[in-house]
Order: sequence, then structure tokens, then C-alpha cells
Amino acid sequence: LPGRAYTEVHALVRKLRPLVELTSDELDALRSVQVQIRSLEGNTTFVNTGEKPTLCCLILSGFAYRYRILDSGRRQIFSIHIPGDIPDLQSLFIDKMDHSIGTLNPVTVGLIHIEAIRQIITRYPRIAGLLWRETLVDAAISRAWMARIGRRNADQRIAHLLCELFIRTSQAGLSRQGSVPLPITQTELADSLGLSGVQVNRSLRQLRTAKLIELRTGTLTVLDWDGLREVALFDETYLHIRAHVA
Amino acid sequence: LPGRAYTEVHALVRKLRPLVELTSDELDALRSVQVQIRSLEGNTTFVNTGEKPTLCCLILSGFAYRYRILDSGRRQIFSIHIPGDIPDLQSLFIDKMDHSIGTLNPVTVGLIHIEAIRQIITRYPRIAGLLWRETLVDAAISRAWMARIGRRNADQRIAHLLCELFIRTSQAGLSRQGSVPLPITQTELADSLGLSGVQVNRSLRQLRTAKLIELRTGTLTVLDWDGLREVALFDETYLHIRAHVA
DNA sequence: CGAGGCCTTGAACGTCGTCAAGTGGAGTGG
DNA sequence: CCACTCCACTTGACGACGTTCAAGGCCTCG
Repeated sequence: LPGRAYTEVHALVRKLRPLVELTSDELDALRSVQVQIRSLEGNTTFVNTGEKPTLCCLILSGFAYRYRILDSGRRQIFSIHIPGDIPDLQSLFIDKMDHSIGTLNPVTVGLIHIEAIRQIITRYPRIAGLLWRETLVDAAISRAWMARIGRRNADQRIAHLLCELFIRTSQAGLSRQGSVPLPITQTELADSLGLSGVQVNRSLRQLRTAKLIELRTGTLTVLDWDGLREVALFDETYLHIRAHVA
Repeated sequence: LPGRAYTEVHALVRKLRPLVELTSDELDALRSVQVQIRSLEGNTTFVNTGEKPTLCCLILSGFAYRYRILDSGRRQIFSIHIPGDIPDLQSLFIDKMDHSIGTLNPVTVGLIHIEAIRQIITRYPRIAGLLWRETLVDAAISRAWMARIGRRNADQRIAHLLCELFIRTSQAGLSRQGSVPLPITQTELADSLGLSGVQVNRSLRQLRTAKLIELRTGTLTVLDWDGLREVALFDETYLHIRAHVA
């Protein structure tokens, strides 16, 4: 696991900027943070349950996910992360990981020392607020995840998750003509949704034959957004998307 | 809905103190916050989806819960809150509620202006860190909630939730001889666990006849902690409990 | 050309949901 | 003090949705 290049935190700045107008002091502080770039293979766990991380990872490209293997041996996936996300920002204040983080496909991350972030948030309360907000939106997404698993049938669960991922990836600028990258297997979908792999397959077929979506070779194509949204009863309020400030 | 008494934020200070030694400046800041006490009846919603709150509530006594009614009409409960919790701390940085908050039984809350909290966290980064940490532990509990719903059968779900609530209420100093207050109906348990009320009833009977617990008149009694824990495959790491500093 | 993932599909089974009826306890009013 | 009401809890019967088991197909990569 190589990598040693130090660079600016462009991805992070690009994400925070629309929320608040950063002062030049704040920008300088963010840009002076040392970031170590690392390339990870697909289908690899790079943060383990029980660890006490000293680094945080900013996803620069690729998809990651948080999960935990229960004592029963079954896996639950808690969230899926796209470029611009910092899936383990919680390590700032919680020292022991209660879950693991892995990659869905090849991922490049920017590793940042937690201490460096701590210094910045101590000096720049507004940056602290922006990062805090990130963790709160993450929690809101978790609530939607719960409702999905708890109170929806198989078709609705899949449709709802696909709606969310389609919006989030589009928001991150990854969409092209109704298609977004989504390098996820049916087994991973199953472990996200509390279903069996077989059932995910059947429900996907439903959505496919209803001409709502296509999902092949790591790409999700939405053929009928309104139809998909209706199946899922999707309401994106919980994503707390703010219009980009010009 | 009366109430106008202003008082100190004892409950909050008591909770934060074990985590970090607060300076006298920090303590003074916390104690100077104006808190409006309000009494709420049981089974009442006091924060609604879609609102933009200007106040945060610190629970002083009683039990509250976060939930959302889905478009299908079904309810999903996301979390249960006990005295010392601030269930809507997210309002600090997220302006529109994506869920509602209600009471399980009569509750007294301390209402605090969000602006007041914002001023404190801007000036006192360590207090900001403590509150931030609260929201992160809340997120960790949400993840356990997901795994419960997604990858456990009915008996395990109930046992696991009861384990969590028993520990948390005990931690808050509410236990007496193996019993803790738990004023929750079977319907509310069902909406927490993604089950039907009938199934909750059956599974509770299982746990009762196995001599693991009793749950009557708002009180949970754990008769066989190890047995309950074993059914649930419970591991409390995710609660991130820190030993109290003397 | 062979191996290993991942996807696909069928059949049988089981857990849990739905429907329905009845019990019990607390609070209310005659 | 005793009906009466309301609500939570309880239990049985039945059916559905989703799981499990098993087998086969497809694609990619070595």
C-alpha cells in the first residue's frame, strides 16, 4: 500500500465552499493541510472495527462503504460513500471504530492527520461547523436508511436506495446522460437493505422489466425517474442539499 | 404549554464533565445559558417534520423518541432518548427537521436557544467538541439500530434493543435493583424494530417465559442479564461509554 | 480452455404480517 | 360503588413475502 505525495485538499474545499463563503485565512488553513494520497484496490477493507485511527480519509475517487460483520456472521452495510465524503470523520472525537470501512471499487483517498483537523477546527469555528454539519447530514442519511430497512418491502427498498445514490452521485458531478457510476454487487445491495441476494435479484428484475432502471457493469441508468421515485415514495429532504451559492 | 423559569443547565454539565475537565470559564459559560423549563404530556409530538427550530431541548426527565411517518402511513422510530440527551442538537447546523420528536411519557425539557449554543461553541472549542461527540455517539447508536433491523430476527431485535436501553438508562443513574424505567408500548417497540405489534407481543412472551426479563407498567426488569445478552449477541462497544473520571 | 465471480431462476420452506376476536386494567361518569 | 369506555395487551388462524437451497448461465481473466 504505497503513496507519499502531499497535495492540497481540493476535493474538500470544493465541497465546503458552496455552504459558506470562506475567508482567505480559512482557505489558506485548509490548503496548508498535508494530505497523503493513497490508492486502494476494490473490495478491500482499509479501516477495521476496533482500531483507533490517527488518520481520516477523504475520498478522491471511487466508492467506499461502512459495514460491520455481526456475531452471527451476517453483514450489515451502513452507508455508501462517494468522492468528496469523509466516511470516518467521527474519528475526530470517537477513538475506537465500531465498524469497518471498505472499498467497492478501486479508490483513491487523501489521508489527513486527525491532529491537523483538530488544530484547524479549534482555530476556525466556521470550518468546524461545516465539518460538523457533514456528520449531521450523514446521520440524517442513516435515519432514511433505517426507515428503508424497517418499513418498506423489497422493491421499495431497492428503488429508494437507488434514488438516493443517483441524486448524491449527480450532486457530486458524476452523472452523464441519466447514468451514474455505481460499482456495487447484488450481494452488497442485499447487505445494505437487509435482504437476501436472491430477493435483490428478483426485485431488480422487477424494476428492469418495468423500464425504470438499468444496472450493469458498475453503471446505474435511470430510464424513468418519476416512475422510480413513485415506487420508492422517495422524498429527498433528508439529504439536506443546499443550492450552490454562485 | 406554560413555563418561564430560567435556571442552570445542571443536567448537561453533569453529562459533559466526566469526559473532559472543564475550566471555570467553560463552566461559567455553560451555567450562564438561559434555559426555559417546559413540561410536556406523554404521547405528544413537540417537534414536527419540516419545521425550522430556533430552540434545542435538553431532556431533564422522561423519555422521548425521534420518528417519521412515511408516505405509506407506516411509522419508523429512529431513536429513544433519556434524561441528559439533546435529541435535536442537529438543529445547530441543519435548518429543516427531517423527522419529528415526541414523548413516550410525561417529559420535562430545558429549552435552549440555538443561538446561545452557537455563541458558546464558537468561543469554547472544547465544549463544541463535547457536543459534537454527543452527535457522533448518536450516529453510532443509529448504526446499531440499522443492524438490528436489517440482520436480526424478531427475538434478537427485541433483546438487543432492551440491552441497549438497560445500559443507557443505568448509565444515566436511573436503575434500581435490576429495574429501569421504560415507558414504551408494544406498538412503539414494533415501530422501532420494523416488526408488527403482534410479533413484538409474541417475542416478548418468549423472553418472559425464558425468565430473561419482565416488562410491565413502564418498568423493565432484567432477570438474567447474561441470558438476555446471549440471545441478543449484544456488544456495547458502539455506545462508546467512557469510564467516569473521578 | 478452464476457473471463479457474479448473476439468474426454480422450488420448498419459514418467519413474520394481517385479520379477527377476546382479555384486562385504568379512568370516567352515573 | 358499579357499569362503561378506551386502550394496550394477548392469542389463534391463515396467508404472504422473503429466505434458503440448489442448479445452471454468463462474463472476465489467467
